[in-house]
Amino acid sequence: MNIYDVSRRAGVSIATVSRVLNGNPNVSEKTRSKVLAVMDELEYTPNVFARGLGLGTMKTIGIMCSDSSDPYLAGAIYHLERQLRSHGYDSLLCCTGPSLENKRTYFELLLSKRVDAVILAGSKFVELIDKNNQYLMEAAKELPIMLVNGYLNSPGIYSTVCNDYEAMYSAAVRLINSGRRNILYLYTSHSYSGLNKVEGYKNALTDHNIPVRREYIHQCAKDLNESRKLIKKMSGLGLEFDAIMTSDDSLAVGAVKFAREMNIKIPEQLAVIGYNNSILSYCTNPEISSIDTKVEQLCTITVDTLMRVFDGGNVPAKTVIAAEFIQKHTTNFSI
Amino acid sequence: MNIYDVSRRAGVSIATVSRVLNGNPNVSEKTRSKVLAVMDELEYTPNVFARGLGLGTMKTIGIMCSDSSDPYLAGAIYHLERQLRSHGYDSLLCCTGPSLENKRTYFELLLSKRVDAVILAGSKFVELIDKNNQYLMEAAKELPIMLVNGYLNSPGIYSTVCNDYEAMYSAAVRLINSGRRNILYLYTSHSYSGLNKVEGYKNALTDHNIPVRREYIHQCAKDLNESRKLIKKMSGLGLEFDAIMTSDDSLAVGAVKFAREMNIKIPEQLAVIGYNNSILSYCTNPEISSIDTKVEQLCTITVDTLMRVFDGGNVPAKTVIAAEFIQKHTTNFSI
DNA sequence: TAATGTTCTGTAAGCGCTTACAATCTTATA
DNA sequence: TATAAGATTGTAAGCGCTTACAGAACATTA
Repeated sequence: MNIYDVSRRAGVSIATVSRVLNGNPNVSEKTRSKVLAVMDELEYTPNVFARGLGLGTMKTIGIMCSDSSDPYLAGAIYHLERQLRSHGYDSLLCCTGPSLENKRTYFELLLSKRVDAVILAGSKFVELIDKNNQYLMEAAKELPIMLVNGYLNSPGIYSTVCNDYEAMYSAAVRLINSGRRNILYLYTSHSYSGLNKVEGYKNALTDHNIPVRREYIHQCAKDLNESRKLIKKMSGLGLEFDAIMTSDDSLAVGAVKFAREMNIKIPEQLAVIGYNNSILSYCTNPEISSIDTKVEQLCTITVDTLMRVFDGGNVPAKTVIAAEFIQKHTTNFSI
Repeated sequence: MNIYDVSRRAGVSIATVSRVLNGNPNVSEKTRSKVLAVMDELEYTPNVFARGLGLGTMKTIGIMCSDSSDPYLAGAIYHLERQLRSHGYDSLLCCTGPSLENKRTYFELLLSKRVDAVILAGSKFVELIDKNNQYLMEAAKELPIMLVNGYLNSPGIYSTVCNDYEAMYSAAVRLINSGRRNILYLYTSHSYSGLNKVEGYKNALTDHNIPVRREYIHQCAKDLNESRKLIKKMSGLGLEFDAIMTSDDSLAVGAVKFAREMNIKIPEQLAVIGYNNSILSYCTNPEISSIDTKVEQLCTITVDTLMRVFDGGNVPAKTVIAAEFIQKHTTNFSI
C-alpha cells in the first residue's frame, strides 16, 4: 500500500498524491477530494521513512535527561512531550542514567537518529558534555539545542531557566528577616542552576551581614535518607542551625525527617525550604514550603521557542521565568 | 556524506560498504578494516531514514502511557527506555494525558511512525482503546503489543503483570489477623490490575467471614488531597474503620494526612497500606507500609520478552512477577 | 479567434540505503 | 596445471516518497 496504489486508483499521478499529502495548494479542489477519498478508502498511511528520506526530517525531537523518574524531570518530560506533540513533533527519549558518564555517546546517538533538535532537560546534565562545552557548541551548528534549566551562551543554543538566584535570595532573606541566623544549605550538584541557587543564598546572608560559613553548605545525594543522615551527622558534630534551605525537595524531606527524629519543632525551632514544589513537598507533615519552578511553563516556553527557531524567527537565546515561593508549613514568616 | 563517498574513498562498491555497516560476514577482514577506517576518517553516519526505508524498520519502540509524571509510570518509563536502549532500540514516548480520550488516535499515530512494537504502560490505560479490545487485537496482528500491568488474552499481545490479587489478598489477611475488622478500601480505577486488587481485598474478607460492605469501597482520584477529603467525608458520615488499603501510594498519603488532621494514631488506631512502594510512601511520617510492585523487574521482563518475540522465540503470553510487602510504620503486624 | 497568462498535472530524477544475483578472485583438489 | 567449490565483491533494482521542470488544460483579454 503506497503512493502508487493511491495514484492508480484515483487516476492521477503520484506527484498529485504527494501534493495532497503535503497540503500543496496547487491542486484543484476536485482532484484533492478524490485523492483524499481514495486514501481513506484504501486506509493509506504514508511511509514515514520514505518521507523522512525525501524531506530530511521526520519531525522528531530528542529529549535527553539523566534520570527521568526524578519527580521534577518526570514532570518536565511529560510536559515537553505533550507540547511537542501538539505541534506535530514526536519525542525520542534518551536517559543517560545516574552515572552521566556516556552523555556524549548518547547525544551522538540522538544526532545519528537525525532528530530535528535536542532538548537537554535538567541542568545537572547540561554542563557536562565536555569540559568547555566545545562539543555542544559545535553540535549547535547542525541543529537547535534547547536547554531546560541550563544556560550556555552560544549560537544555536537556547535556554529556558528559572530565576533561581532571585528565588533563593528572596527566600533566604525571608528567613533572615524572620530571625533565622544559622541557615544550613544543602545542594545536590553545582550545575548552572545549582550555582545560581547557592549564590542567592550566599548573597542574601552577606547582604544582611551574616557570615557565609563553609560548614553550613553541603553537597548531598538527591535522596531523602542521605539528606537526613547528613543533617543528623552535622547536628551531631555540634553544628547549630535554625533553618535549612535545599536545592531540591527530596533533600528537604530528609530535613523534615531529621527534625521528626530529633523531636525538633518545625517551624518554631527549625524552618525548612524545599525547591521545585514537587509532590514530595506535599507528602510530609508538615508540608514543606517550597519554591515552585513552574515546570509546565518552562516546558511550554521551551517548545514555543523551538518552534520559532524552526520558523526562522528571531528568538531570544535565554528566557527567564519567575519562580514562586509557596509557603506551606515548614516556614512561618508573613509573605 | 553518504555511502557513495565512503565507497569511493575506500575503493569498494556501496554494497560492500553496506555489508560492513550491517556486520555481514561475507567481507574479507582486509576490506572491512579499510572501510571502517574510511568511515571513521570521514565521520560517516548512515542515514537512518534511508536505512529505515530499505529495512522497513528503524528499531524504535513506541511507549504509550497516560501521565508519565506519575511516580510509578515515570519509573516504568525510565526503566523501559534504558532496557530498550541496551538492546539497541529507541523509545518514542507518547503521553495521552489525563483525559485518555483520544488513546486510539495516539495509538494510530504511533503505528503510522512504523514503530516495531508498542508498549502500553499502566493498566488503567490498556483496557480502554475500544469497547471489547477488538481494535487492539487487530493491531496486534501487525506488530507486537506489550502490556505492562495489563492483560489481554490474544495472539501478539504479551503481558507482564504483578500478582496484584495475591499481594492485596495477603496484605488484607495480615490486617485481619492483626485484629482489624473495618478495612476501608480506596482505588483509583477499575483497570485490570485495579480489579485484581479489589478482588484480593474482598476475598480476604470473605475468607475470614467478614462481610464485604459497599460503603467501605470507594473510588478516588489519584491525588493525596482528594483521598484525604474523601476519607474525612466518610468518617464524618459516621463510617468506622481501623485500616485503610489503597490501590496507590498517593491515596495512602492522603490517609496518613487524614489521620494527622484528626489526631488518629497510626498504626494503633488506624493501619494504612499503600501500593507501589513509591518514593511517596517514604516521605510521610510515619512512612507508609506498601506493596512493592518491582517496576524495574517488570520492565526488564517486558523488554526481554519483546526481544524474544522479535527473535521469533516461543514466548509466554503472560508473565507474572511477585510483589513484595514492605512493612514500614503504618502497620504493626509481625511478618 | 488567437494570444497570453494562470492553474493544474505529469514525468522523471533524486534521497541513501539494502540485497538478490551475477561476476570475479582464491583456494583446494585431482 | 586445470578445475570446481567457496569466498569475496560489484551491479543494479528496488524501498516510497518529494519536487524541479515541463507540459496540458483552462480562463482571460484584445
